[in-house]
Amino acid sequence: MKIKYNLKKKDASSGARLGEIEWNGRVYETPMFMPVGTQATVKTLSPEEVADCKAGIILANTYHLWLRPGEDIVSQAGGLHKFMNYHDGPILTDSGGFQVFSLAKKKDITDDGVRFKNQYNGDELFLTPEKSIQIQEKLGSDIAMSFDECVAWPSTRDYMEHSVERTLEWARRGKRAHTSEEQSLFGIVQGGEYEDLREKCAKALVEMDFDGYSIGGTSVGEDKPTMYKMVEYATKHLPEDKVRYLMGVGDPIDIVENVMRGIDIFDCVSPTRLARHGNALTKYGKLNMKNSKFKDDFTPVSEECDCYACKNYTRAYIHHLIKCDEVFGARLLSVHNIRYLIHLVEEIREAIKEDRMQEFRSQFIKDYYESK
RNA sequence: GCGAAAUUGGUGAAGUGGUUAACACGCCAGAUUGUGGCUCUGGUAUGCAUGGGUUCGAUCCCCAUAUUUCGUC
Repeated sequence: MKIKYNLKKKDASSGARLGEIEWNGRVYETPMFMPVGTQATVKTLSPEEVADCKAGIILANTYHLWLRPGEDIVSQAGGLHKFMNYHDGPILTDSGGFQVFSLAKKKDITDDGVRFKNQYNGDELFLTPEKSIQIQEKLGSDIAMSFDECVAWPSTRDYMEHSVERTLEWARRGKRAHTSEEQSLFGIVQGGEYEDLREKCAKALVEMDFDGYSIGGTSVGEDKPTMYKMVEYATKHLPEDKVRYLMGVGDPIDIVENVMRGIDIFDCVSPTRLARHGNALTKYGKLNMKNSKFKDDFTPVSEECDCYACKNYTRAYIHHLIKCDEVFGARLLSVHNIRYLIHLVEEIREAIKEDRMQEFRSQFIKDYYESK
């Protein structure tokens, strides 16, 4: 089902926006964080646990679900919501553009599409903007993403110029191929760190009139100041009445900084990946739960956290589980880390309501980086 | 009692008369941003059972002692 975005308020001290997304008769506030459920599951968590973290939208992946189990199976199941039993919010599907960039070792990118190999069996695959949209429509997500070219950083201006043209043409083709009345479609702004290319890309996409806009080509190895510039270059040219989604960004400080640059939605694998590797996000910085100092620490991971893990288990126990490679440890930390990021955006929303984002940012940095 | 073999870090072990004692696990740290979950990167024996000897030089050869294992009366 399509989503609708309403801008409610702007922060007086920054570019931060408070808004809401309407879906299926329910309202989800922005800025928001979307947990990632690549293969139709937020790794190690049940849908109930995801909902308990107060997640709204979750993300699933076109590329992975195309290869396994195949979009037809998901379609036969009645769509992604039914297939994975997630009904607490919209589902967004990534287009596969980033996976081509990050997973395919050898790929042949042409203006027509991308030719690469199936990572599971070596079969030759060909993904095009039309194919990506077609898959996403069958998956039955609520938000589909345009198929884009995610370019490595740094890249030459020459390459980026041509790539932006290609991403725009792909966006056009995807939009033409998109027929679903039930699914929103977002365009993706590329252009690297080149201000005029970001501007050109953003303006051209807005001209095409998408349901929402996202910013891609970040979190590909660039430094933070560069990422923030990329975001500024793009958001400057996006319409106020449409939602903005910064793809793949989820370092806590990056969420704070980019909210202030006008971003409404974030997604990131980091809370769940960090969890599987034994790390916990807290107000006072990241904790490596594998560290031996936690072996007899019988306090919760975070005193101020209201998640299931923090309400019921100790650092010592989680340390033990992680050291023993018990999946329950990864699960508890996944719950905690997702809840941490969602709680962070809850606090951000409160700060925007009270026009104190600048102050919030200063305090956040102080707590996260300067304590302990 | 006699005979034989063995003894290398927290563990399993490789190895050589001559520069920094392999590797694995463990342990101690670090990394991780539109996710191939069980990954990656570092660090980790001042030392080769103990004491003596041979040698320019010994973890490696010899002797003694200790411990362990096996065999035998």
